[in-house]
Amino acid sequence: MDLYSYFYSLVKQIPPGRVSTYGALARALGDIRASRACGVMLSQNPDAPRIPCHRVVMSDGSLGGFTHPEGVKKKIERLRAEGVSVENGKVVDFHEILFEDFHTDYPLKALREEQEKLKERVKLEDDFSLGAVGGVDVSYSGRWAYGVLVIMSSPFEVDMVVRGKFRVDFPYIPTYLAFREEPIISSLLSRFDRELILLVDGNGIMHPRFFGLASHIGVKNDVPTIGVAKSQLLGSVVEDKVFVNSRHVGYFVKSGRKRGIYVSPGHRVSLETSLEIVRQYLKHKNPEPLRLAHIYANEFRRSG
DNA sequence: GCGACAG
DNA sequence: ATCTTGTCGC
Ligand SMILES: [Mg+2]
Repeated sequence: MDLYSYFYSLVKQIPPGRVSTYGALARALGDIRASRACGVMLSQNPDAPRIPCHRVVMSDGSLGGFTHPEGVKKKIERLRAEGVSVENGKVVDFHEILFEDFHTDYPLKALREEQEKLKERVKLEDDFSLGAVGGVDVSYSGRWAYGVLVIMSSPFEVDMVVRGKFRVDFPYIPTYLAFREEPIISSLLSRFDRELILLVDGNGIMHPRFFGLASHIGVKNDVPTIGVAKSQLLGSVVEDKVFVNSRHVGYFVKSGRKRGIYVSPGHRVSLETSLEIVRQYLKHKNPEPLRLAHIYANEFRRSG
C-alpha cells in the first residue's frame, strides 16, 4: 500500500475555491489518528501546487503550516487567487466551503483488517533455540530510511551488522507503524541466515489489536520477536505490568537514568521470557542490541 | 488550556 | 521519527 500516493490523489480531489482539513483527509484514509501524518505528507508535497496542499487547513478553520521560502503567506496568496479569503488567520466562510466528500476506499480500514487476520498466527509460547539476539532500528531523512540490524552472539558481543537504505511509501501513524517499518526490517532480516531472537524498537502485543510492529515482523518472517518501546502507546500500568482491555500484555521496566521501557512479546516468545531476555541485555536505558542499532542507524543516515 | 498520541 | 502543515478529550 503506497499511502503517500493514495493520499496525494485524495488531496487532488479538493476543488479550487474550497478547503479541506487534515482531519477530514485522515478520516478519508480511514483513521483520524492519521491527521498529523497528513500534515507531514503535505510538508513533503512533491508537486505543489498541482497537489493543492494550500487547500488543507486545520479543523477550526485556521491555516496550519506551510513549507515554502515565503512561509504561510504563500498559502494565503494561493487561496486568495482561488477566491478563498483569510481574515485574522482563519478561512472566511470556512463551514460553507469545507470539502469532506472524498471518494475513498478507506485504506487504513483494510490495514486494520490485515492486522486482525495476521494476529491469529501470533504464538505466545517460547519457541526458539538459544542463539543470537538481534536488534533493529530505522533512522529517517524525509522519505529515505536507513535501517540497521545488529547481531550479538552473547551479552555483550557484537557479531555482525547489516545495513540498508530504502525509500518509504508509508508515513508514521500511531498503531500502523508496521506498515512503515516492517518491509525495511524484513529486507534486512533476509540478509541474515542463522537463528535469532529479534528485539524491535516498538511494541509486540501491546497494541489496540494486540498486533504491533514486533508481532507483525515475527509472523511475516516466522522469527521470534520482542517489542521494546520507549514510551507508552496505550494501556494501564499496575506495578510493573501493562494491561490493555484488562489483558496482561507486557511490562514496564525501569531502566536508564529516568523512566524506563515497555516490553511486550511479539511472536514465539512468552510474556515472562520476553522480560527475561531484555533484562539480560540491559546496561543502559535500551537493551544493547537496540541501543547499538539506534546509534548505527543515525550514523548511517548522517554519513552514508 | 494541557496532555496524549509505539516510531 | 525529525527539526516538524493535527486533533480530540479532559
Ligand atoms: Mg526506531
